[in-house]
Parts: sequence; C-alpha cells; structure tokens
Amino acid sequence: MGQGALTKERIFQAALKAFALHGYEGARMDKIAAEVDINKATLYFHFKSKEDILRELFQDIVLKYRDKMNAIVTGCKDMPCKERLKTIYREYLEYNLDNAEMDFWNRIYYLPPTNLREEIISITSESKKEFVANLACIMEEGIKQKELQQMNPSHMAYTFYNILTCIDLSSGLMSKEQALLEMDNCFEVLWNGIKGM
Amino acid sequence: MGQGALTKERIFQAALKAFALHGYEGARMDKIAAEVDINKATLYFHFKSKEDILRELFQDIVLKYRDKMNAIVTGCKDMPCKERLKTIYREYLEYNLDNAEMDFWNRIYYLPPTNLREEIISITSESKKEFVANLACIMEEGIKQKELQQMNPSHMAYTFYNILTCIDLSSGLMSKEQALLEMDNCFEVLWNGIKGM
DNA sequence: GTCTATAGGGAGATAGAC
DNA sequence: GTCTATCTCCCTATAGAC
Repeated sequence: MGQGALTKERIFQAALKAFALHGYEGARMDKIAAEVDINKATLYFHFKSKEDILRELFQDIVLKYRDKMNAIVTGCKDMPCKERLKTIYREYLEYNLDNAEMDFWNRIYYLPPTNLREEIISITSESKKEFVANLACIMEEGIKQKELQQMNPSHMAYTFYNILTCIDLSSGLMSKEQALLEMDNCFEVLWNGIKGM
Repeated sequence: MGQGALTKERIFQAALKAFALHGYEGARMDKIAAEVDINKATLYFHFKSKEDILRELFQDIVLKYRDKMNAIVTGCKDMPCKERLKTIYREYLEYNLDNAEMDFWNRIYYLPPTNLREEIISITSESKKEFVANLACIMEEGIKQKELQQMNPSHMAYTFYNILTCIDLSSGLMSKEQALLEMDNCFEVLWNGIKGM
C-alpha cells in the first residue's frame, strides 16, 4: 500500500467530518484539502468529483453500520429476552451517539444531493428494514419463551426501533449522558408494555 | 396592505419551499425570486439578506407550531386519558406529515447556518420541553384518575414524544398512509405499557 | 417597489509542470 | 502523486434608473 492509499484514507476522514458538519452543499473541497494538508487539485487525482467522494463514503459507512448491527444482535443471542433487548438498546445508542459516521448519515439522508437522493433513501430504507426484521425475530422468540406478551412482533420491533432512532433527533439537544439516561427511562416504559404477564 | 406586503408573503412561501427542499446552503436566491416571479434584486428590498429571510421564517413557523400544539392539547382536554393521548398522537402526526413547514424545521435544525446555529437549537429545545411538559401533565392526570399506571409521568411523556417524533425520521421512507398505520401500531404498544391495570 | 446591470467573491474542476 | 495556476460558472448582494 503506497502513499496514495494512505492519502485517500485521510481524504475520507476529512470529507466525513466536513459532510457531517456542513452537509453536502456546505462542505468545501478546499477545506477538505486543507484538513488533509494537500493541495486541492490532489483531491481530483484520488476522486472523480465531490459527488464521488460522497458516494464511496456512504457505501463504506453503510457496510460498517450493517456489520456493527449484526455483531450487536449476534453477540447477545444467548441472553434472556429482556437482557438481550437492553443490550441491543445500549450498544446501538453507544454506537450512534457522538459518532461522526452516523451524523454524516443523518445529514446526508435529510439533505441528499439531488443525483444521489433515490439511492440514499433506498439504501437507508433497506438498512432500517433489515434491523427491524432482526428485532422482530427476537420478539417472536421472546413470545415463544413466554418472556413477552402475545402481540404482533413486528409492531413491537418497530416501536422499539422508533424509540431508538429518536436519539438521532434529540442528541443534539442534550449531552450524551443525558441522552443515555432519558433513553434508559424510555426502555423501562417500553419494556413494561411488551413484557409477559 | 399594499403590494409590498403581498410580495413579501409570496417570498416567504417560496423561500420556505426552497429551504425545505435544499437546505439553507442549497437554496438559491435567484430561484426563489424566479418562483415568486420577481427580479432577484427585489428580494433585497424586502429582506436584508438570505439569513434574514431564514430568521423571520423560522420565528414564524415556531409560533405557528406552538399555537397548533397548544390547540391540540387544549382541544381534547375533557376526554378520558387514552382517547386524549390518541387524539394528540393523531393530530400531531397529521400536522407534521407532508407539512412543508416541518420539513423546513427538520432540515434547518440538522444543518443550520453557522450564525444561527445556537439560536435554532435553543428554540427547538425549548419547544420540545414545552410539549413534553404538557404531555407530562396529562400523564399525571391519568395516573390520578387510575387510567394510567403509577410510573414517572415525565418518563411516560418523553417516551410518548420520542415515538411521535420518529415520523420525522421515517416519513421520507414511506407513504403518509403507511406512516400513519405504523404509528397506530406503535401507539398500541405504548398504551399497553402505560395503561392502568 | 421593481427593474437592469454588475460588482465581487467563491466554488468545483482541469491543464500541465515537476 | 502532488503541486501551481487558472478556467468557468454561479451565487449573494448592491448601485442606480424608472
């Protein structure tokens, strides 16, 4: 791996920060270059265009996210239901809060460049479906084991997921500690609604 | 009210659309002028700057939102608890889904122009607190009436609010009908967790 | 109040030397 | 692979006529 590959990786990191902080339109190629401490023109040796940087970055981050989610779900597969859900809940939050990659995703999802809009929304939707499907399996298992109520597992999974994703909306309004605390409270309310009698 | 006031209102509407669709950075003054069918220079007779349009627009929208939320909460104050929460839930969603003003708010909240960042986050945070406080009162009342469980009313309110706000995240991924349906399911799960025994 | 014209400053991207 | 220099376009904002 030569110098080039290293530079490309550093461009990735700088671009991630820039897109997360300022969005696609607001991110500036010259600022990214300055952050990497290379000339602006050098960016165009490594990437065809600004849009190209975004596309590659997005694909990378989606893959990492998917791997992480699968690892979280798998890592706790032998726990009893409540403990398992709580573990997923906490690890999801830990991964998302103060994570530049998730900031990036949220911002790019909200204001995608027109050309990539369809692709970004579609991939985001897929990713959500996959995670909710995983959760639904866990709910189904919990019902079988009588740890959960006889309810529609998809509805339970979707509700669980909704509460989780709200950290993305709220976390900018409070500290990470505060967010985790509030989320713990939400978990207890939710658990109360789905646990077996 | 002369021609000027009318033009200003039309600029507001066009700017709202532009900011909601493209964010602050992405919105273009010439496109806004074209939409209003006036010359670009005329914008600067009615507003000092682009930032100025955003500021006035944001303040207007926050006021309308606050009024609407208060109207929703007040309009159902004589209902029993479940019906009241369900009404708030539905009316909140109806107001938010497919509402350009709320799109605008979400996008501006996620990527505010640097100069207005603090102000926008602070106002958004206040607005949330106010709504959650209203909800907490309703929960407290419901507990008194034995319609709800003996739980911390703030936690219940916060959980309720979190599920609500997720429409903002999810509504871009599905149709309005689909979103309302999924939200109905979430409401039932939530209600199950807070209702009295 | 609204227009034409243009200032003035970036922005993304490229050519070509080293 | 990285640089200097530059092109070209686009955007916000203003000057000044009507």
